Amino acid sequence: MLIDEIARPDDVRRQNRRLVLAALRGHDLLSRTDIVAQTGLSASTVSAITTALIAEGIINESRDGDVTANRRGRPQVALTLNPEIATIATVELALNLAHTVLFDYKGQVIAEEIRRIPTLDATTDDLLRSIGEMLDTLLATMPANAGKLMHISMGVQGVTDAASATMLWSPITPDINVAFGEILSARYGVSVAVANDCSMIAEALRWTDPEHYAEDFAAILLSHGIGMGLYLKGKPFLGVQSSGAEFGHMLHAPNGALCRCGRHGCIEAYASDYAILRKTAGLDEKSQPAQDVDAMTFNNVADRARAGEGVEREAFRKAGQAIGSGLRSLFSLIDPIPIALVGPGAGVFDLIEADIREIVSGTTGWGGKPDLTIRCYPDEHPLILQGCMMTSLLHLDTQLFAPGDLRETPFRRVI
Amino acid sequence: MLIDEIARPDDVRRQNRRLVLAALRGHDLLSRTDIVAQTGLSASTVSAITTALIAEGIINESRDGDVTANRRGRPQVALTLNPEIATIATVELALNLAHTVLFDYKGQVIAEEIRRIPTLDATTDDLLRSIGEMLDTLLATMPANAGKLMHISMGVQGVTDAASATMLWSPITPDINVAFGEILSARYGVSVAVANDCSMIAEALRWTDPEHYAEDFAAILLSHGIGMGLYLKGKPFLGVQSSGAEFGHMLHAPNGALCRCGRHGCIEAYASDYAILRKTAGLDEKSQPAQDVDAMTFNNVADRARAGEGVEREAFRKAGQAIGSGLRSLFSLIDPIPIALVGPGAGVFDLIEADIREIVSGTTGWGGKPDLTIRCYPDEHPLILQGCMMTSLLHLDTQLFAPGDLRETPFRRVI
DNA sequence: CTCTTTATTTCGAGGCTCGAAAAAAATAGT
DNA sequence: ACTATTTTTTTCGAGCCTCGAAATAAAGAG
Repeated sequence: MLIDEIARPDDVRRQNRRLVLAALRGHDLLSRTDIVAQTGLSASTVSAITTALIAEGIINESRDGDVTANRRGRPQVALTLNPEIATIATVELALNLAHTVLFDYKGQVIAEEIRRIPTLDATTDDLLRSIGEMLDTLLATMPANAGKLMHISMGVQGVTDAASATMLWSPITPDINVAFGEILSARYGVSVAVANDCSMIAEALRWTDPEHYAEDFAAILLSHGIGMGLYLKGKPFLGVQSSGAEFGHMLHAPNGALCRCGRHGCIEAYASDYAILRKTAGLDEKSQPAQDVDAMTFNNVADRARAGEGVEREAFRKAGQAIGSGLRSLFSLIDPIPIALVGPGAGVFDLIEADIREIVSGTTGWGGKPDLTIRCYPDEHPLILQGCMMTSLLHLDTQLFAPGDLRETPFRRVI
Repeated sequence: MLIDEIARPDDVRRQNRRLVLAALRGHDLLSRTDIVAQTGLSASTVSAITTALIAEGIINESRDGDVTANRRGRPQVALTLNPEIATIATVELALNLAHTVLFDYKGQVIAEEIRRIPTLDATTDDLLRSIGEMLDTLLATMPANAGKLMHISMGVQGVTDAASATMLWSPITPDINVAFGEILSARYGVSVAVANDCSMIAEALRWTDPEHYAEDFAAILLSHGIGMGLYLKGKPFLGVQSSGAEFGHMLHAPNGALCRCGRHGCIEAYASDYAILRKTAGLDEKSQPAQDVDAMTFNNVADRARAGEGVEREAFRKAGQAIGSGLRSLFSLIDPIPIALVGPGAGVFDLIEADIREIVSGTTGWGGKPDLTIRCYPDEHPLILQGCMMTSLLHLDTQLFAPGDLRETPFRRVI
């Protein structure tokens, strides 16, 4: 109730083990001395923890990495994560696309397959059959020294529930409440996490560019739909039930354009690719949006918008205003934070930037810093992939490779 | 950086002590056996912790409370917080109002003073002089057995920064960046917390009605301005820099009505008392809003609105729409949560409810539960007071009365 | 006045981190 | 070639912590 968790002596070891593994995740080769410096733990403790981790086969001593050659004193011996202790699988499910990859425990790619599948007409069974086939093939061709599969991480476009590892709703396929987690978990005998693709993007940014994405930032995916992954106070921010912050469905214009979610006036109904195309096609903003927009068409529209005034330029202007309006509201709730724009929409940033900035400007009326930092990443797929991989590996670090009874991670529960 | 806190063996004791104190805060009289049941700690541990707490004078055995009379076996002996171990002060600063109260460690009122002061014309020095006088008087008249002052908690209307215990901006007084915390801390030699009034309301609701306000909920204050206190995942949600989620300044209508914050189109510019009066007075929505609205006038307008159609009815309709629009966006970001409407606006809920519900309806397009729970609390002051008190006492429980080195609470840092 | 029941404390086992001391493994210097 | 120096890593004991089992305390029941 009001009383939270009770602490036990071995929680201490669990936490500090996690610290050691996190240090190793960040730096690949690290001596015990380095770990002492990074974590702040005492040398004795680091020694005890690393000894245990080596005994369990989770990390290895590596004589190759001659960290301190030609120095006086006993040389440091480098430690590294043992890539062969486990294998994880990631599955990205996006519009007409399934992408599965096998990684080792160090995060190196073992095997990979990309398949184009018509998701819009696919039933849950169709999707699961494709994913299952891909995973089976990859697992069958794994080299002999690869570790056993220990976790699957899915990033799907749509609304997901981390607790039940379920996809609640998705624009890319007709079925709802698909319990991917439960089904894959039963099939492969491992825990499965299902998360929103944008959450994964945020996760990836935090790991690849911690300089810019540390405590507080948002990754906004401008693509077929509009989603957001949010980090606040150094922790992923998830909704109460779903696992993503639905930036795209914040209200931009009451009773406005029809959104694919069935409601009116969402940001997405102005700023997504289908909204832009609907407008440039001269269709009514309340008309049913297209289910799929191909990149070529979208880019042609963008080029016409760049060429000069016209309905295309206006469409992008509206899109920028919608995004700006959402950011302005978001910034009121949580104060201004750095923004990463990801996906096709990031490729047309030149067409929407001015309107975004104009609406956001003066976000803090009382004189807080009004500067708006936006960086663009036109290709979302590598980020989603990397986010799935990182969360999956972090999950292993925390749960599977922690001694004693397992608790839940803050990020995603496991079936 | 990516590595968080390192755990030490005595962190365990600190956490479990906090658990025991939290149990006692919730129930006043509790035997050691009760504490065992509530916390899940072992009897031995509870014994060790309570023995220490008694030795330090933080809790007392109380023979009066005959919990288990006429039962077989050794009788339980009730434990209770020692009211005389500490005194805390709360200060509520609102429009033309300063309210200071002294509480003992059990949360009972020791002394109290309410003073009406013209805050709109008051300089920082004026405000501090008034608060200082009030506190000095109260402290001077304290009974002999009262504990020493150990913490001050301020709840102010406006934007605050918990980290620096500063009021960044407030509608009730002209000065900005007022370091209340620093100044009061120097004067009274105790730590001082400065928080937004709405955060305090949320805190109070969670303690007084945990049934309805547990993990996730929002308290929205509809008064002179519009603010929000938010609880997510059982933790107070604060912005990145400020200490309150500025619901009132989310964007409702781009380029819309003039808000007191200087921007246009904020929710507050439609739903606050000054917005409603501006509209019923027939003034342009871009005209400068009134600085103060007295309750009488506001109630008269409400009564005219209830009497039938007219500009008054329309003004409340607009207010409801603005609030509804904000909730719709909020619910997109964090999923629907229970709402507490607090302050004068809660007294006119009948006039705004329909419009709020209409706009919010269908918040989750994919079939999530659409029900909107709203409860009303027309008088905000007792809640603000109680919130300040609870956070202050919890602060003592966690920081001052925890053994070993002190860390920061998640909620508010201390000077 | 003894038995039963319930609450609380005591005691020992098994964790954990840490500082100090010891051991290990290299270079520097003669 | 051999010792001194330097740096890394391990070992050991002190001092925490929680917990289960056993002991003790304090009542009512018979």
